[in-house]
Amino acid sequence: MESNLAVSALAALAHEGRLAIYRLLVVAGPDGLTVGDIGDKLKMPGATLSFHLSQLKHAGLVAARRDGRRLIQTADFARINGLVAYLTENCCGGQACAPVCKPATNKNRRAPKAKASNG
Amino acid sequence: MESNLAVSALAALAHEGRLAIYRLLVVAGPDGLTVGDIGDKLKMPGATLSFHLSQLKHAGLVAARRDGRRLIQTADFARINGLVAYLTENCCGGQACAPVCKPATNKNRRAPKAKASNG
DNA sequence: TCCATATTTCTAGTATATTCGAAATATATA
DNA sequence: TATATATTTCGAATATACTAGAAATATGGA
Repeated sequence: MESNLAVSALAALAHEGRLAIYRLLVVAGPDGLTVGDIGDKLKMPGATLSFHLSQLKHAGLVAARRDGRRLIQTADFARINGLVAYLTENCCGGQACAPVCKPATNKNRRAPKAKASNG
Repeated sequence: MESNLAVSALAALAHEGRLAIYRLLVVAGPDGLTVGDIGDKLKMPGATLSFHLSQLKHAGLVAARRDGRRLIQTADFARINGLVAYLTENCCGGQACAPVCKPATNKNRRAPKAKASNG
């Protein structure tokens, strides 16, 4: 991932309304949600929602497919994975370190403390 | 993590210069870098760098400790871990899904394709 | 074709972020 | 105290983003 792609993804998520939209789509998974569904859940005016969806699409975080009159929006998980990888790239100079590098496992932590905070 | 904390972390990273600063600190790990080190590496004027560091600190992504005249800046890995968890929370409604949920392992992928892109 | 539903584009008023030189502050050492 | 180094704060010019009503576009069905 290049810097400007990462910046545009981060900027797209750096807004309360868009973050809420994105998180709804993450939970919805591959089935997605229509624009109307999202508007209902978030009580957001159509024009505002459309503007924010276009920002998320432009950043590659959301994709849409048509289903009749409706447009079904889905989160693009590849992009968020790439973003997280970019943010944590070569963490601590490449040494084995705390779970920022390996978020899913409890292996290879440096210290057996309750809260993980070092890198 | 609450929405406004996540938004402030994302907004802090959503700038080319600040993202570059943050990524330098991720690589530097717990040893950190001084403000001067960062300015030299990124060729950024002191006032501009100070402004951006304050944004990153305000968002909880960077911390500083004093070492004589110098201030050593470090990335706060707990915050980025929390942010990633917030972004991917309850992904796909909680079902086992692609590696956005479990980025460190190759287990529990839905399909054995080369590129992971579904959630 | 005509109408209803779903969504986007237009528009303009309002608010917030970025930049960096100059001056101020903090610390160390003689 | 005087001086040098390290970093932050001030200030003002400049640029960009947000909001949402109204109008326009796209699709499906009678």
